Amino acid sequence: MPSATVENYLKCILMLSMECDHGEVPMGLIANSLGVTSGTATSMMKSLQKEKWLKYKSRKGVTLTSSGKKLGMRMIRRHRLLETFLVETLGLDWSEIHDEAEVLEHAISEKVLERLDVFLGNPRHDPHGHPIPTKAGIIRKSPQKTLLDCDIGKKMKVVSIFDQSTEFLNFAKKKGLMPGNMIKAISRDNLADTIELQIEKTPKFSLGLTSAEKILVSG
Amino acid sequence: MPSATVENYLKCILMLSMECDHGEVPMGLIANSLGVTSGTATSMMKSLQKEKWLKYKSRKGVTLTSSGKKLGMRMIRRHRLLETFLVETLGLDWSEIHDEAEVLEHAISEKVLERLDVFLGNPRHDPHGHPIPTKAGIIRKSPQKTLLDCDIGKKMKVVSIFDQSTEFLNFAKKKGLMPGNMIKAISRDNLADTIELQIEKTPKFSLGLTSAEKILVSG
DNA sequence: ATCACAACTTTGATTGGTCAAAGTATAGCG
DNA sequence: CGCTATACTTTGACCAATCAAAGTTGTGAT
Repeated sequence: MPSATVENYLKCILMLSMECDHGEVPMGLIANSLGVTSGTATSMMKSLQKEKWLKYKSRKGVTLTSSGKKLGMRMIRRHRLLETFLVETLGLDWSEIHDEAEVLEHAISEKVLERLDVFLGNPRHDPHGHPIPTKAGIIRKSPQKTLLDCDIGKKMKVVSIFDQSTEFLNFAKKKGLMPGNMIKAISRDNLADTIELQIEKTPKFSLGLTSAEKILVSG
Repeated sequence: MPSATVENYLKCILMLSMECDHGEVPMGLIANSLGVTSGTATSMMKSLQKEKWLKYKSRKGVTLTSSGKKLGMRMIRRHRLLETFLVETLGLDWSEIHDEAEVLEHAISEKVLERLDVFLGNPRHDPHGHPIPTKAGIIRKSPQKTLLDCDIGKKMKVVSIFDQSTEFLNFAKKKGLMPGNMIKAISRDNLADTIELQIEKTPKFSLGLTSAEKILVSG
């Protein structure tokens, strides 16, 4: 059975390969997002390759094999189901669940996970609005865009927030940018690189485009 | 923070010191019940002593310090609350929860644990009938004896089963020896070393004294 | 009082995961 | 084309946890 470390590397590589697809995921991104030195990442890649989780091309990067992808997906499923449980059942705060799930995802068995899934009513999205992969490792996605390329003046629903940091999550929460909420884009200022938003009847406010990019919306 | 390994050693030593109190817990028992070689146990004891979890006397054995006891108790609390959750909430089988809890107990945070405790309604006993230590590390105990020294002919309630093996637990379950059930000791045969039991209206059966010793009863 | 054996300790080696620091390849500028 | 800066790899070291095998001690039986 793969160690927690292996599980983490694989989940991380899968997420990187999904969000910024360059075919191969470069070492730098991996080392960086796991907080290890690049040497550590390199040597880890070699052993992950030896165990057939991925294909490693020196100075190019890394691509997951199908078993690598499968395990990565399994980890994302675990993570998101656990986050859902922590919020829905135990009432933990939106911003504190990530770190908890990060540990639990390596400890929970397949059996307990599937029971949890049933107990929670087979949820399709975690509390951040991210889709929960199926048991078979498939992400069911609904057509989504970010606040960057949304229509001005139309009402839409917040689907998810693509940021893990407590700081940003708390900010988003305070502003009402939470999955499920309806929001309206009032105007976009391409010179100032901001977008002006209104949520229900609360005051308008604006968001920089780097932040706007993290907010997924639908409708 | 103590590693999962440290947590395991401490929990194990605490349990050994409770069930067979000789003041000092000998190396052999520890190595044996953790399934490591005696050399490993010895070297671990030295480092646990260095970190003030216990006092180690060469060729004598080991006694926990108060912080050692506290951590040990915390692990038992975690384990038993998790077992309760796995049975009560997720409906896992009586016999499969031990191994699951054994892993999860090292991954769950204090915060999540306390939420779980509330969610479960502050249970006092796990599904095996073992008492769950309080947050402060105190075991509330009710007066109990084993089937070894129970009264013949009197009805009593099964309180807990002191065996972790799936095999024995399944056997006990099949026979109806489960916490909460009422049983009656029909007779004891001191020559054959057996005790004859009847549960509700099912057929009588007998139990060897080594097995009888594992069944705690009350009343 | 001696001696054998069981219980324990020591020693030396291994594995997985990590870092720091030194070495190397390559993309792209001049 | 050659050079430099950046991205990557190599090397050597370390730590926690483990084992096997060799060495030591203490207890109890004779």
